[in-house]
Amino acid sequence: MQRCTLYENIPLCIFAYKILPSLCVCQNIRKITGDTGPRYRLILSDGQHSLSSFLLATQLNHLPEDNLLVPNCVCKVKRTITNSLSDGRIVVIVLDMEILQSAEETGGKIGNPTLYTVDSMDLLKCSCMKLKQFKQGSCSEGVTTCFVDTYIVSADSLLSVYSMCISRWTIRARVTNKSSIRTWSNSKGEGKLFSFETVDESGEIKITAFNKEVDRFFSLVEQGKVYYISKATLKVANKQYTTLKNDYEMTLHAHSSIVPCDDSQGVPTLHCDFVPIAELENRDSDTIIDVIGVCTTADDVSRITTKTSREVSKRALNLIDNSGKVVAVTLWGEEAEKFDGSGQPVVAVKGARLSDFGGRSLSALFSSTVMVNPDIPEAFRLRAWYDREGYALDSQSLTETRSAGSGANMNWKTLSDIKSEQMGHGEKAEYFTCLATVVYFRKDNCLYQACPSADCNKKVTDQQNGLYRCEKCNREFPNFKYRLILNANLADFGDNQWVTCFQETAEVLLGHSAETLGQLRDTDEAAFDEVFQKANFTTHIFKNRAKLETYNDECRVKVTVMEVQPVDHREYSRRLLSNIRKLAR
DNA sequence: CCCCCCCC
Repeated sequence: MQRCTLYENIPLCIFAYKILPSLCVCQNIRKITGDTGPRYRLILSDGQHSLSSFLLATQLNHLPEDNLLVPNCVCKVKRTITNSLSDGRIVVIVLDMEILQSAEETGGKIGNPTLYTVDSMDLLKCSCMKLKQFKQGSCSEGVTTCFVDTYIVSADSLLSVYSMCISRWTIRARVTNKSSIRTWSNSKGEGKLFSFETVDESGEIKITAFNKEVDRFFSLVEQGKVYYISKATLKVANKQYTTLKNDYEMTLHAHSSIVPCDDSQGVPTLHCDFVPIAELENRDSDTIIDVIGVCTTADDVSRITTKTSREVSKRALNLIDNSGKVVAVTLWGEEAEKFDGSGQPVVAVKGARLSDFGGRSLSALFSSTVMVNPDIPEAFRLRAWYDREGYALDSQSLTETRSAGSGANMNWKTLSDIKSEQMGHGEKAEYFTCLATVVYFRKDNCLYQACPSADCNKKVTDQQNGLYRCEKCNREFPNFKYRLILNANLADFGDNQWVTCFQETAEVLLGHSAETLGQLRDTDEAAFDEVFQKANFTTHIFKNRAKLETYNDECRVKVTVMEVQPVDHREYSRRLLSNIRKLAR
């Protein structure tokens, strides 16, 4: 398999911009005394030219200190990082090198290299020299074989003018973020594209594929994997649209190649700096942070219309971590659509934006990386913590939500709490969630004939002439619709409570539409009864509203069911445990 | 050649 371009000869000027590895001669070495200890500055030579821009990484200080790296030795430079200074000069940090021949073996000075003093464009014009010409006979056969090694340019060298002129570079980089396929249509034409972001040890760069290249590369490129990428076109990045630290970005074209790389050694993985959820309270909004937590609940995906009249999918998740706090994270677009929260996965989001909505909440950006059950120690620790104890916590969310119907502020209560805490006695209605079992349905009068107008649910009067009158609409209709008002008695381990279910929640509980139930009642009473028998003794999560009402001069708390949700085993045991703890107190 | 970071 051809993995990337092979170089037969490497001029030092190009090598300085990190075509690796390269052979060179240590021409001189000088100790610099810095604040943080000694550093060694090298003059390296390719036999014809020399360059003095090399600085030895401190972890290699033992090489000169043990007299291994000395003038006139031949070395193989394996890893470097090039830093460009503001004045245009470069500093090449040598991260890894190997001494191939000692000064004794080379037998003194090799060639008559001249120091590069010209600017970088002139450097490029310098003729390539063959490393064989170092000094005839001074390099062993074993040494020369490394000339046909794989040479890899690091991504940050693409910043330099060199890479704009060299077509034979290859980067080896990890994909950190991959977009979905998007289409566009404007005055210039139409088409499709996708883009992805890559990282290597030197930096990061964005890569975009259009049309045919989308077909060629979209399924090949996977988030988290390492590839050799070559022969892409470089263009100046529009900083307005990117958060990546690179002045350039790549566009793939017909001759570009992307080849999976099995050897990802040295290629950084996505580094996350996770902020504990409780800590988010102290962070400024609009900052970009990394977060990881167990996804306790996830909203259904929904479509919203933005201010610019664009439709987009969104889905909010609730993440909990071992700080015991919960935060809502909103995913967008395809990320929202494809998210599967079943089994309460560990979710990590790199680069989420902190918002002050509802107190504190998070939103994924295009530049965010969302990882479900990532293969990292933090995820394993959280999984273990949650399954062992976290699931039973009465957690608090940093994200306040308005209605009882969403968010993590479930305000869990037992039915006996309703009385003991005098719920709903205040001025405002009180919302709470409970786990309860239906023990009785008041089936009589649960259906009524309602006004057929879309937004009117007022009870109509049967005029006994085939017409139905709605007082609210002040109209007579030839038809009506059935509506449900269902009173039910709920029970949990400690108490009972009468509740009212209007249309939607009653339909969920009974498993049939009001219309079907109406028809059934009128045509098949036995089947109608069976619906109620079947629904009786079913257990659900009820989200409710409690409010004091005056009825015949008597004050009592009316509980209205706002939402009925199925209960899974995990949720059931979580509530049970919580209830047992409550009893124990 | 795109360029959307949104909503309650």
